[in-house]
Order: sequence, then C-alpha cells, then structure tokens
Amino acid sequence: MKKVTINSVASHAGVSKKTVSRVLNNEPNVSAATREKVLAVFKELDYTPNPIARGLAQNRSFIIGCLYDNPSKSYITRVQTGALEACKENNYNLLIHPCEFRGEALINNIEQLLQTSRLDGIVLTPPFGDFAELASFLKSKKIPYARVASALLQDDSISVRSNDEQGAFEITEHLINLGHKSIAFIKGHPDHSATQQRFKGYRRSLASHGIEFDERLVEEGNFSYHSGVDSARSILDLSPRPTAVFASNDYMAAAVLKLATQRQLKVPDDISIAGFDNAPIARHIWPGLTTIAQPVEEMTKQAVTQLISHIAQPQEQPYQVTLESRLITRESTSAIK
Amino acid sequence: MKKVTINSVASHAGVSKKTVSRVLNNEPNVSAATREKVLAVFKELDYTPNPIARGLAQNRSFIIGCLYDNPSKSYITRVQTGALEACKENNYNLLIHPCEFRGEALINNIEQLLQTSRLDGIVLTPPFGDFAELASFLKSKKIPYARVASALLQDDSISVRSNDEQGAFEITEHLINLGHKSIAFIKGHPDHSATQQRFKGYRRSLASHGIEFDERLVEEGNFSYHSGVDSARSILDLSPRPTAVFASNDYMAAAVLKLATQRQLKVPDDISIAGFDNAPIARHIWPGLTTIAQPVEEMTKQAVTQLISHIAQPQEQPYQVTLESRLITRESTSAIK
DNA sequence: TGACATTATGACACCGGTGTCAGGAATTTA
DNA sequence: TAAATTCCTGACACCGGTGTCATAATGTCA
Repeated sequence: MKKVTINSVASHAGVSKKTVSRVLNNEPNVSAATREKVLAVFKELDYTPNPIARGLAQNRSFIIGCLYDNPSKSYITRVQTGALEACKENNYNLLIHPCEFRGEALINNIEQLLQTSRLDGIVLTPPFGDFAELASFLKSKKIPYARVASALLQDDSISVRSNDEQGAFEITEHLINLGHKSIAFIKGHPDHSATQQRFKGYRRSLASHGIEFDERLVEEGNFSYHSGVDSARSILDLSPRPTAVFASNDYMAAAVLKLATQRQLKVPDDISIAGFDNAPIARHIWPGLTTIAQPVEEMTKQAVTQLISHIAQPQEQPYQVTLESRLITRESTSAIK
Repeated sequence: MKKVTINSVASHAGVSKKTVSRVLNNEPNVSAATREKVLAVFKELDYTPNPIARGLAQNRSFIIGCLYDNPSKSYITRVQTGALEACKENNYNLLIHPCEFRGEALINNIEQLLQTSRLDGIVLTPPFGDFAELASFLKSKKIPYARVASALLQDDSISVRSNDEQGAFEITEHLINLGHKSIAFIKGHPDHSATQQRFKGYRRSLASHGIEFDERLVEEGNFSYHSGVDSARSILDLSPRPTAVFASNDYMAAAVLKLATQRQLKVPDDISIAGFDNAPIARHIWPGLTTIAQPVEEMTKQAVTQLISHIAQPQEQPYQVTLESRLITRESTSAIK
C-alpha cells in the first residue's frame, strides 16, 4: 500500500497536478467532464490531501489554539467541546494550551507557542480575553483571535459572551424574592471580567429593592474550591449570620455548602446557597445548587466558527454576540422562615 | 518584519541551508567554528524552524492524538495534563479527539482522523486501550500508539497502568477492617478493563476474610453519576441494608452519598461509602469520600514520553509499567457501630 | 611526502501541495 | 467568418525544510 498523493491522482486521471488541485479546492475553470474524472479517481484511490503539504504551501496549519488558565476542569472541558465542534465542521484541529495568566512570561510563552506550532488562530478563554497586552501582541503578530466569555469591548475583535451581570442580577432577585435581605457574596478571581460583572449584578438587584449594600458581607474568592472554603469560614462566622450566600461560581458555592453542613447547618433551612455556571457539581451534591446556566459550549463554538471564517475571509465585520443565560433553581435555596 | 527561514539564516551565515539544517538537528560533521557562527545567526535573527516544512520533509506532524470517551471530565483533564507535559518536553503538540467508543463508525472515524491530521502517534485512554480491533487497525496503518490505564497484555505495545485490582482490594480491606461484612459494590462501565479488575479486587478481599460473596449486593453501573443514582436506589432499598457501599468510581460514590443524604441517612454512621479515582468531587463534598488515588497524570505522561521516543526509535522494547495507587481515607467511611 | 581515510560542506532533488502565468480551445461578438 | 473574449489546462516555480551524494578540506599513517 503505497501513498496516494496528488501526483498519483494526476497521472491516474491523465491530468496535471494543478488541475487536481483545482478540483480539490472547488476552484472554477475546470470542465465538468474533467472534474468528474478527477473525482472518480479520488474515490478509486481513496485520496485525501496531505494537510501538512497544503499548510506549507499556504503557510497555514489548520490548527486553532485554545488558551486557558482556569481552575474549573468542567469549564475547560465544556470550552473544549464547543471548540472541537466548530473545528470538526471546518476540518480544523484543536491544540490545547493551558498556561499561567500571571507573569511576564506569558507573552514569551505565547510567542514560543506561535513559533513552534504556527497556529492559524487562537481562542482566548477567561481570563485571557480581557488582557489587552495579549490582544495587541496577537494583533502585532497578525494572529487572528476570538474572545470567549470576556468583557464587551468597542473593538473589532470576535467576541461571544453571555450576560454575567444580568445572570447575577436574576439569581439575586430570586433570593430577594424568597425573602432574603442579608445576602453574602463571594467574588471570583480579580483577573476575570466576569467577577466584576457578577458583582455588579448582585449590587444592582440589592439596590433595586432598596437593600443597603453591606461590604462586610462580601468576600474575595478566586473561583477555586479552596478559596470558597476560606470565604465560607468568614461568612459563617458573621454575627448575625447572613440568611443566604451567593457565590460567584458553583465550586465556591459547593465549598460553602460543605462547610455549612460540617457545622451542622441545614441548607436551605438555616442558610440558602446559590452558585453560578451550572457546573456538574451543582447537581452532584445534596442539596443541589441553585445556579445560573450559561451556554459555554455554544459560546465557544460560535467564537471558533467565526474565527475560522475570519481566517478565510479577514475583511469581515466584528462579530460580537451576547447569549442568554438562565436561572436554574434547585434545593439549595428556599424562602426565609 | 519579514519571515526568517532557513534560507535567510544560511545566506546571513554564509553557509548552505543544508549546513544550517545540520546545526539545527545536532548532526555530526559540522566544524565547531561553523556551528558557532550559525548558532550566532540563530540568535541574531531570532530564528525558529517551521515545523510544517519540517513535517513535510520528514512526513511527520509532531502531533500526538489523544483519544477518549469518558464521562469524567476531571479524568479527561488529568489525562490531558499528563500528555501535555510529555509533549511540551519533546516539542510535540497534543490534539484531542473525543469520540464514541461504541459502534461500527469508530474505525472509520479514526481513519478519517489519521488522514486529516497525519498524527505521529496516538494515546489510547480507557476504554480504547482495551479494544483489540483498534490496536490491530493502528498496527496495520503503522501508527504507533500507547495505552494508558488499560489491561496488561502480553504484546509489544507501550502501556502504563496502575493496579486496579490491588487498589480495589485495599479499599475493601479498609472497609472490612472497620468491621463491615455486608459491602455493596457498584460496577463500572463494562467496556473498561478497570471494571473487571476492581470487581476482582473486591471479591479477593471478601474471600480472604471468608466473607461470602453475595451477588444481590452487586449493581451494574457505567461510571456516570447518573448510573450511580440508579444503583444507589437499588442498594438502599435492600433489606437488610448493607453497612457499606464501594462504588467503582467517585462519581457513582457521590451519587450514593447524595441519595443516602436525601433519605436522611447519616454517612458514615448509618452507611459507609467508598469510591475510586480520587476525583475532585471526593473532597468537594461532605463527608469527603474515602477513595483510591491513581497517578493518572504520571501514567499518561510516561506513556506519551515513551510513545514519542518510540516514534524516534521504533526498535525499542515494549514499555509496560504498573504504577502504585494509594488509599485515601476521608470521612465517608467509619467503623461499624 | 605520498596514499588513504575521515571530516566538512554544498548542490540538488524531494516532500505534496498551491500560485502564477502562458497558451490553446471554446465561445461570443461584430 | 474573422476577431475578441472567456474558459481550460498544464508547465514551472515555490513554500521551508531534509536526504543523498559528490567533492573539497583536513587528518593519519607508512
């Protein structure tokens, strides 16, 4: 079984390799008869073009890179799933590149990545989408990129996000409507734009009900489970204890739940807990977490799809979309007694 | 800023491109003086070889594919982490390829993958490592592969695993030593070789203590949280109720815990629960799950490292290694009252 | 110091595609 | 029906590396 290349197809079909290339790329100026003949040989020889050779000729790799630095494994896999769907549909492949967000080394790290892999484009997942230096670096290198779940910017970048502020507003409304007035809040990682957004939504809801904002109820987390434990400790030690806790993601909410349970508190009877993201853990624990579901896969899929079409046709308009999130109520929140 | 290629380096250094290539690949037969000169130009021009061109010339892609079909997102990310470490050290990149294990389509799917990405090698994660047809297909295509966490085979494949049978034995011993005699068992997915191994370890421990095996205590799961819920229901409905449950992974164990808690059972006072894998959820819930920790990252890293060196030097011996797992006791198991 | 082995280097083809351009065939227009 | 236009097609260079082989330079030994 020897290799089938464009040359073997060409000689088999009795045409030049250029003509085969034309058929391959659906270029015009090929007679119907010739096209048929070549296509038949494709089938007969079971030919698939070599993407590496194609890449060399066109200076493309047909690979998209996915950057992330996120403690939530479920979030990462959701991002990957969405990105993979888009790649599959466009015959691209996905290269994953976890790397540390902080530090001087980041830009060097990315530069190295670009030099060794010749990516055609990059998806920036939180918090990378909000890092202006990185964006301008990529621009200077002429590497197309797309931002997922990052802040809305008035620029020409591809960006797909969901409305974190609104989601946080709705879940706080849900708690307030259940009668809660003393609602603690655990912030996310300061590098993530979602952190500010969710905090804003929380405050907007309080304000719209005339509930005074109390900063003693606010803890600084960083989206990790561990930070949730620390924050939970401070919150549960408060006196009077808040009747509800809204954590900026489900891992931190799960940490609050664990600590509360350890302390013999009944959830939601003694304290209501709400999270954000609808991570798997939200339904794997008892009581299940009330949370906000975001279409992470869909966001990433759209972003990558746009990125790929931008690579093919760079003159397009910026694609900036905000998708809907939705409230999911489970057992961890209930009306105040 | 125009592109730096081997040609620009060559003309800059006043040597032929072949000599540059020799320096690049640390080939012999280059005088020290020439080598120095070329290396200096590398630095001066900030040259990095184009992996695509190199790939075309050598018919390699410098990409390893990672196959998986696993409901556990944390397992997937651990596998990815290990694989990425090995890739990084060897200037390889990782392509992820989730796909359905079942069905005729699998081989076609993989064939397609190989044709469109020209992978240099493939890591087979559970359950793919145990699928003989796939292994022989890859052999026929001459694609090197490595098996992670799969059954021990008397063949020449690269394989890194941990001892599932022994792990299951130890955790069952732990329960028995706590005084449990009626220990329910939830099996994993039948396609995974670990499923049989863990079951074997469970039975060996029972037998070694003269506890009669009771198949009414055994439920068929499939490693998913959902299957754990179903199994838990059957187990908790048994009368007399077993005093302990050993689930073949932590997700199913978490499901048992959730259902037990919903039913007002105290864990571990009323029933002890043990899992397997030391997934994040094992420590994110209360009570934390007693479980078996396996070095998944390390297994995958070793497998990929071996795979890459095998690609470079195909004449090596089969590399078959079994790594140690270890028991982690948390709050979900306690002595029988 | 001459014969021979070894080392260093470059010319050139090649990997498998795509881009450019020239020229013949087919079609349209006058 | 001749001229002008458009459509097809292939020759050839090129993308940026590596492999082969010939030859020049150097080293070794008698």
